Amino acid sequence: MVRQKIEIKKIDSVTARQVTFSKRRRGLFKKAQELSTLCDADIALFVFSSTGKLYDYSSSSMVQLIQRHTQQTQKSKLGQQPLHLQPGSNSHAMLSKQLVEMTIELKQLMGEDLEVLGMDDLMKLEKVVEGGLSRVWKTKVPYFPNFLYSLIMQESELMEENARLKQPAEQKFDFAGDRVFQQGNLAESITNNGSIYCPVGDKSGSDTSLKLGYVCCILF
Amino acid sequence: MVRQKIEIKKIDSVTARQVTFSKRRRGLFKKAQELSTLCDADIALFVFSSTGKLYDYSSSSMVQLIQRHTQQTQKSKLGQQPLHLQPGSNSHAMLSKQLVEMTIELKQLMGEDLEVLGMDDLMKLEKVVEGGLSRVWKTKVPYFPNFLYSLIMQESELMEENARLKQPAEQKFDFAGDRVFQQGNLAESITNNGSIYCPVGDKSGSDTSLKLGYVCCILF
DNA sequence: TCAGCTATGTTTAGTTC
DNA sequence: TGAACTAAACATAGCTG
Repeated sequence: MVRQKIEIKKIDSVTARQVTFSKRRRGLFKKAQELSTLCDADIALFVFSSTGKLYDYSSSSMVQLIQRHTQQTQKSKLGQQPLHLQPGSNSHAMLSKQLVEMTIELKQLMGEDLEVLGMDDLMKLEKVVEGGLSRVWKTKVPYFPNFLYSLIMQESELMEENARLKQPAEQKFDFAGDRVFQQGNLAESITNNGSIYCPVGDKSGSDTSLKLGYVCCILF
Repeated sequence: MVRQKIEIKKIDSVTARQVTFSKRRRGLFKKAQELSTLCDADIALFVFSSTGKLYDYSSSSMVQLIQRHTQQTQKSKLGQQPLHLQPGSNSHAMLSKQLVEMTIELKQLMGEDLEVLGMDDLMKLEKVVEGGLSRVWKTKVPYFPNFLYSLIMQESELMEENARLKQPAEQKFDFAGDRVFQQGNLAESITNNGSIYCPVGDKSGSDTSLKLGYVCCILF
């Protein structure tokens, strides 16, 4: 039979589509490889079939190429997609899609798969994670030793607390897994907006170097 | 002249290479587009010329495709079950359940709905979020100003960098959204395991109170 | 499904303008 | 440079086993 010029639109027949996909995919990868070799170019190519299967090629390290790409484009969708349960859209496909998207966000919040993100995205993500962490800390406050809890929560007790706390500085507060240090006078550190100044270093004037994880984690 | 079959190896002539690059690149992108249309596939393609210029194509959101790619490859490496759920293989109810659970986890990671958690859970959550944050920071490192990046990545340049940094301390390093402060001598702060001591406070001995977010966020 | 097989359509190397 | 041409090389649609 005479071969026809084909129109570029989605092939209706599923089997024909699969066959064409297989053939053209191979062709595409071959071309990519040839271009890379002939012209000394770095190429990354990935193809998801309509069933979700991934085929990829990269002339060198895929991760590196992705990073390079991300750095050059800085395109981002992070923060634009409100990823909360969308009521009403209950189709199986929608649920699946949401699940996948949520998985991506979940992983990023836990610090995985970050290499695809550019600086902008990382900054946004950092903000979100920091916010979360700060709220975790805040939630922990009621579990803290009483003196601090009341200090923060009950303004009326502030003066009294201060008096009690005006003592030699050492180990005045050190809780929550050694993450918070306070050397100096806590009372002097409470600001009028509720945040806490955290003077680090001692008053002896010596060069007190602390090995720090987080130095001050009290931000409300 | 009779066209010869060409050998697939780097083209010697620079001009010929550029011409071929231009022609074949267009061809490649066209093929990618056609494959995407004909077979309903998602395709991402990026090409760096030997001069470093980026050309890219993606049939849908590049970021999403990259994320999807990263997700799938990491999964196969880890040998985990793909979270990309096949239609039909999971019941609607299962999906819903997973989605709800994931939403809860997501919210908690972002610091919402924490009041139901006890101290134990909060500590666990804190660990996870801190881990994520630390990896976010780590991922940001390559974006940092060169002096710091090379300091960390290229041991051989360490001494030279140090010399440059031995200057009056003020504003010696302060980048990435004011999150990192370094007062003192950076050179003295590099430890042999790659972490950075962060002496805060100055050498005058005065009570220098810094209002701190995180003081030291460099943790490797 | 899958692997050949062509006849044709498409790409492109080498060239000219 | 770059666009346009042309014929060879290549890819592949539709078919067959």
